Amino acid sequence: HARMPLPLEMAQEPVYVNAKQYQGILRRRQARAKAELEKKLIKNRKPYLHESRHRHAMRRARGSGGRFAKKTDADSSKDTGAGKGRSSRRVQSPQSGS
Amino acid sequence: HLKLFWNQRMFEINHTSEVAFKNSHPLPLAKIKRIMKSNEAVKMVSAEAPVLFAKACEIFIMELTARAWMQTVGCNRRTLQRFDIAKALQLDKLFHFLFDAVPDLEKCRKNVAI
Amino acid sequence: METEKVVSETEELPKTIVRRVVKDKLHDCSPDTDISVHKDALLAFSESARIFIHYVSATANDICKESKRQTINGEDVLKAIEEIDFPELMGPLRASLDEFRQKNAGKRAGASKSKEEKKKQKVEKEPSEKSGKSKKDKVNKENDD
DNA sequence: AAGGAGCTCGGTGATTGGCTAAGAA
DNA sequence: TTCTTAGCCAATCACCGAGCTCCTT
Repeated sequence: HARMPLPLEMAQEPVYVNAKQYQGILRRRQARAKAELEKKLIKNRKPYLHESRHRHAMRRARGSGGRFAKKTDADSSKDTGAGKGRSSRRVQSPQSGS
Repeated sequence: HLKLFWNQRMFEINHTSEVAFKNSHPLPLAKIKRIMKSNEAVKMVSAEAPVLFAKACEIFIMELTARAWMQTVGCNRRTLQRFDIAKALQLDKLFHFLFDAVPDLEKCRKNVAI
Repeated sequence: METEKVVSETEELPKTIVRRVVKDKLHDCSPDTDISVHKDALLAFSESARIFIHYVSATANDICKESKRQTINGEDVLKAIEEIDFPELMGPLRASLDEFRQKNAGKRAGASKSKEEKKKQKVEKEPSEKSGKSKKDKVNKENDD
């Protein structure tokens, strides 16, 4: 008896699992059901985990290909209308080669 | 005895060649411990346990990857999909404890490789 | 608000590391072909690993309780993995356990003397005035045979 | 004595999105 | 063929590990 049918699946179509892991599967299933009761279920997946990191990514300079670009000294100065009148712009790759 | 011998050989191989850098991407021990303790039946955890789990998870993921990859190349694809993993889990009873972790059996049945 | 924050998020393994492990293995499987990994597939890997920890640690916890102990130790984990029949894990895990124990033994031996000194200093300077924290040099002892 | 829980703290790598080739369909 | 999407970049900051102290075994 190397295979055991799982109860929930027996109604439709028996699915056989490793007998050694049978008890563990049931136990984990119970634990998950309990977690579900506690509303610990996997919530809707957020597009990002941290608001601050999201803002950081949005604020960063990007190359023309949408990639993050290296920080330039122009960016380190505060946002003032004067100075190098240039917001984030394309960073031309010296050469694209292998 | 014999096991210890091979453990030492494994250790040497992993630490002398360049695969030492390529391999070993340790998962954070604090997070592993937190996952263990999320089970309220678990009380105290020694420092050894998360270390072992970090290594075990790494190998576990590699094994699962290899079997899912079989499905990927079996369908002449170059992107490893979710149902590749589901199929790999179904085929190998080693992974049956994850039975309801990757519920994608519908797509899995349609994409029968092997 | 914050308490309602999902627990699973804090139990999630870092995607970047999981991806590195997967991609490295894929490169082993197909050295001359770059295999991409679907986002949901990566999530499945991460979830599987999390459940693997849950499952094995629950088994290890039972083994631990059987021997009337309260702390899950390395042997309990090894026994649990042996019980679910994962033979290719046993070798490397024994090795990493030995490695960890050796490293810890070395650190303990090195730290013991500095700790004793600290204890004596502490009891001595109890009536003393507060002093700046003294920078402690890190003493590391490497051992080879 | 040994060793784990639970703090704090500082250093650091995981997190992060726009564009486009790559490839699933 | 059409159209979806994974990989690519690197700077911040949340979190991890390394110290502590205190407590149980």
